[in-house]
Amino acid sequence: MATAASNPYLASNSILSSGSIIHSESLGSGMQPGSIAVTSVSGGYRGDPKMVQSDFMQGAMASSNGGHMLSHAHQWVTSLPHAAAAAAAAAVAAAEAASPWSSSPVGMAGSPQQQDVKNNSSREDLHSSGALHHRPSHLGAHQTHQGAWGGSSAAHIQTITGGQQPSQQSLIYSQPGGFTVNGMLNAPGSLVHPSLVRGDTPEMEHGNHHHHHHHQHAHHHHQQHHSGVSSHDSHSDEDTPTSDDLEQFAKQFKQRRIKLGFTQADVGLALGTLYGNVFSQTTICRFEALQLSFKNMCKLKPLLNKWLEEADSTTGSPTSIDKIAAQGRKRKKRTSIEVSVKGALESHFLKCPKPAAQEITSLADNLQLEKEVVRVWFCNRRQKEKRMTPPGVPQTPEDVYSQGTFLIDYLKDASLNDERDDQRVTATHSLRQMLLQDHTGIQQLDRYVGFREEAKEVPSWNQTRCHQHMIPLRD
DNA sequence: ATGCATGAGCG
DNA sequence: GCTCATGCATA
Repeated sequence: MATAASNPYLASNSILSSGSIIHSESLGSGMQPGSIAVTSVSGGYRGDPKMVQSDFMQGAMASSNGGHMLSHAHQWVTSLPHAAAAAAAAAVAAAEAASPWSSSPVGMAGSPQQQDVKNNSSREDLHSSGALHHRPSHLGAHQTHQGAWGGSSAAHIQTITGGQQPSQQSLIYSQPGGFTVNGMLNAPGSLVHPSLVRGDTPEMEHGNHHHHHHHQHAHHHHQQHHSGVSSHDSHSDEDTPTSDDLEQFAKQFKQRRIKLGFTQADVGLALGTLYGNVFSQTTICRFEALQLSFKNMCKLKPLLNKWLEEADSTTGSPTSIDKIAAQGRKRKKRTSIEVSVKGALESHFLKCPKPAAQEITSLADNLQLEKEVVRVWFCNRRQKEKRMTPPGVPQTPEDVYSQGTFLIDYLKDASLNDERDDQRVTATHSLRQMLLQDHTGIQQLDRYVGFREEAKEVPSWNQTRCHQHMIPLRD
């Protein structure tokens, strides 16, 4: 079984029909503790993108995915990285799922020489996927560079709005049949009158959340406080918003969206019917959570802003609804990488965020993963580092403390020498400042121990004597 | 809410 | 082969 490495997504049509393939888990687990995850494949999806057929295949595939499983590793256990690295990776991997701060701090602190430098910034024309051309809402042109992030820190966006719309989701509609202008029917729960809603001050609810420390940005942006309306759009559409603007907007957007009773998916769809650019729930979600690049956030903001305006002004003229037909392409079944393997990947990432092709190959080989999978993993990992809200940048002092002292140490340390141009730094910067100026909670550090309990799956090797110069757990 | 994936552009 | 914007599928 381990042949898989050679070819990723072989057309397993034959297998496909025959039935499902077993998930390696069954096999793996039985065999050894460190087995790897599986990848089930669906019919050759990528050999030729064009030859794809209907897309709902996806649905079908889901159930009948024929896949080939990869074999599992076995020896990787023996080829463990250094204990420390492994431990860190483990912690990271574990934390990744639940809590933030994945590797960054650790990695950075540990190896100052990693230069991931290379900001995009070169090109700015953002047109995206070819399937649906959207008219540029370019705001592009000018956005300095993504590095602007650091803004406030306020925001645990999620806490306020809490969960999503699990069940109520579509009372609304789901078909482009009876759309109204905003591309959506009247929101069911929008009992709230727009104007009322808007009434909330831009500041909205942050009851006891101190965070939100003054944002003293030199340049501001004129907000237009007009008579009745004044809330969102804290800047003129043409301006390049500041990260604070975006943060603020995203927060408000989410709040209003929810009040109006729309789901993220609804919005995405509506944007399509309204402006021709359909977006997925994922994107809307990421927007709200500031998990997109600065540039991307800037691009989406105007669109969402328009939607918001129309949404609460139920007005509208029936817009044409030409939904873009689904995109039919086969997709490789998602490979699920086992935690332990992720740990190994993380550990490598810390050492080298951009492994050479050959390195990837050997890594893949060791981990018994397809090279492509590993390559993509690194790409995604890198991309993740570049998001506006770095996974894990604590949003409040408490969060910082909750991560244990190492974070603080790291920050102090970093303050002495850092100046990278990727966003983490920027974020780090603000974090640092925040820490420095609001160190009030540091005494409570004792209550927090950091990782450890977060680790949901402590690999055996985690027990190994690992020096914890980076994971100061004290208890 | 996120992990893994695709594809356009750009070297 | 990378970066980026995006999204299917999934936890």
